[in-house]
Amino acid sequence: MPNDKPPSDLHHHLGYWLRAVSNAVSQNFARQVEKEGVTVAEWVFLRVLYDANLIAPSMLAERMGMTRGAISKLAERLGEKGLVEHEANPTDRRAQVLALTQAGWALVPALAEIADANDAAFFKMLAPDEQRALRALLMKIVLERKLTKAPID
Amino acid sequence: MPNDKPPSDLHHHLGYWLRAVSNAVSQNFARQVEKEGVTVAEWVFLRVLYDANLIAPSMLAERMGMTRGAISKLAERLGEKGLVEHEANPTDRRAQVLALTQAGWALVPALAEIADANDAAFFKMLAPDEQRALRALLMKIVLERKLTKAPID
DNA sequence: TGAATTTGGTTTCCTAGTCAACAAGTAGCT
DNA sequence: AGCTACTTGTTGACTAGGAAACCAAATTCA
Repeated sequence: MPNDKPPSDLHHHLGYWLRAVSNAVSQNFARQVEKEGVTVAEWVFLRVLYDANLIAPSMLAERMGMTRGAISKLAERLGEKGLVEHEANPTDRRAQVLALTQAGWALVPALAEIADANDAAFFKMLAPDEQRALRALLMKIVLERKLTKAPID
Repeated sequence: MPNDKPPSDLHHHLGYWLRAVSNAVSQNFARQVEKEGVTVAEWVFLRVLYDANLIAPSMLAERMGMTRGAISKLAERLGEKGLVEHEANPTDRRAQVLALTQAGWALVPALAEIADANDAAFFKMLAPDEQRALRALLMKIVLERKLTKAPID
């Protein structure tokens, strides 16, 4: 027989479009927060810490979906910027506790405004109901994966 | 007055969910194609080249949304793996032309099958109409940005 | 034609992550 | 107690990519 059917096009995959849009929005956002001297990962770090108040690096790693090593380095960078500080955990001498400094605490709301504005501007071509639909679909994927423990598909 | 309203939550941003899902699907796919000895970027490179047959590195950079420098290095890596080859462009002595080798040509269909399977498995919790809706929304964003030349939002 | 500008690709330096090895500490047995 | 196994955070080696400097070649323009 002749050669097979042609390999499926890149654009047939949802993952392709997802990556395209996600890269664009992240890149966009990165440019914005850069003005405040932080990266996207640093923003997430600060924002999580803002809610948690005190948190162990390993916990943060899990919540951010990064390795402990990455968190370790992130924390050091943010420490140098004076936004985050370590403390020893008295009950477990291996462990550390991370906390925002005064400056870190003060910066989060400003960053949040940037994040809001960026998100609104980026998705402004979608009507409110479309935005809701998109969010619902994405959340459905995340939740479903959490439930099924994200097996090796 | 007392302190302001609390900074908006990370989860309120569409960008957040987009990044979460995109990272998950890419990571998943990366693990899959790794078995064939290539990365996600390399797969895209090969797939585009498969369609183009012959293409200039700068063109590929544009289509893949990467810098020329990155393409240069990608091409070298794929060259070492014997999947891609350079040729000089006779009409413009600066320029290069990229092409798949026999091995590269043979590998693309296998990778395409992995990509198909991965995409299907990853998004299996969405009904067909939900998948269509998601794709439509993502494409709308990409197209709209292309049209408006992606201004500095 | 020759000079200035632009283009195409490579290279160097830098950043931000992963992974794996590690030291120090804790917990669980027996 | 003491041995083993796990956990915590850090470090070093490595990878992928971006930004900018760079060189050679082409193009534009006077």
